[in-house]
Amino acid sequence: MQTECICLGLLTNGPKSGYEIKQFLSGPLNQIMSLSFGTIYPTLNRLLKDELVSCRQKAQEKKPDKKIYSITKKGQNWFKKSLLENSGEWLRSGNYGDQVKSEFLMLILFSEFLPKETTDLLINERLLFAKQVLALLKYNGPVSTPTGAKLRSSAQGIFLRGLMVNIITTSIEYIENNRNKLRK
Amino acid sequence: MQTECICLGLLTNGPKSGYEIKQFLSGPLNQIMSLSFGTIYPTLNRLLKDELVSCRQKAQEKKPDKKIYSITKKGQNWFKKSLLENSGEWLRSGNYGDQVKSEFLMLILFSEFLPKETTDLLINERLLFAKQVLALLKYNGPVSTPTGAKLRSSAQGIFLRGLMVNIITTSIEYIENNRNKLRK
DNA sequence: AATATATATATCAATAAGATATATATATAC
DNA sequence: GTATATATATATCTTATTGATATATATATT
Repeated sequence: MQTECICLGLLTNGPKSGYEIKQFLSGPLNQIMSLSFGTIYPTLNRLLKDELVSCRQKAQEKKPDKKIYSITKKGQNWFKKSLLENSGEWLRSGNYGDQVKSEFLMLILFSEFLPKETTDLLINERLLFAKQVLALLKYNGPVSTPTGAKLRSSAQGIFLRGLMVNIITTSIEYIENNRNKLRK
Repeated sequence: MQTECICLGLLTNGPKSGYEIKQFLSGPLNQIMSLSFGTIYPTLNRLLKDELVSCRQKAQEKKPDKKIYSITKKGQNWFKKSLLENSGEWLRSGNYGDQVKSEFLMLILFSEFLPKETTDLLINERLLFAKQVLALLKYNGPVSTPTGAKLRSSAQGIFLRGLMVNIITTSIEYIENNRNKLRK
């Protein structure tokens, strides 16, 4: 999926700064997509140049100015068209349709070259981390942003959060039940 | 994980060409790691320059020559050292410890902007594709390469394949049971 | 008082992907 | 029977992306 499409899609849910897009992609959605600042800012500039978004500068006291981007009518049309035209390509764009790079699982593959205690420690840390992510996904307390709220209450958001919870829960259980087989 | 480490790790299981490394990362292991030719070939050249691998040219009739790379003693030491020193970093290198970019799931997030029939069709295709990947993972027929055989019979390979089967099975079941909630 | 973290944007070097070029053989489709 | 697609094999080049760094300031923590 083009970065343009992701930024525009997030902007359909209300105007945002580049920083806020990054923040949003660092929350629960980070499980399925991430972008760096070095990608987000140039993309927003490109979208602005093509008039797919508009920008208003918002002065903030004692903080750097915020550049709030809004999707334009032209941007909405472009986004919908792009979504429809390219959807077929995005089904199997790598691996199980997704681009996955799991350094942890490669480490497990190569674990015969690590001391058993190191592997054991790594698995413990991984399980701990996975449980933290799970807690974040299951969290139902207050959210501050409209995009956060959307992920909380929309049919799509509930579906995606449920899927992520299922996948991570399954992984944790599998690792806990089968890690002993790595230690023979 | 550095590309160097991945290539060296795969070479611990026997000499390989760049093409064979790519092939291997396009099989079941593609679920957790992938590399492009544009990354593999320069990496092998770098490893050769640093004497972490050696190379012997193998002439083939009616096909381009194969360059078979073998890990050297120096390479083995470097690999083990690197694995041990960097393992901590590779636990949480993005998302649920993994770098995941799922264009399909972003499409689901934005599916309110797609015709319901299109979303439905996309989910059908995705499920079909997921089941194909599952069949590949469960396949127990003959394998031709030693690395393929390792993934089949080693404790690590069995563990990883089992994990992937579990994750994909869970995903398929979740999508089949909850897709109706997207259509309201 | 010093350090870390959060808000905010921007750029740059290093890395990696994806596309393309080259060459040839075989299999498949029309 | 000819055209096209696929497989084997390496290599390079452009473009995209990451990760690090720079800048500036406020607040929270040690």
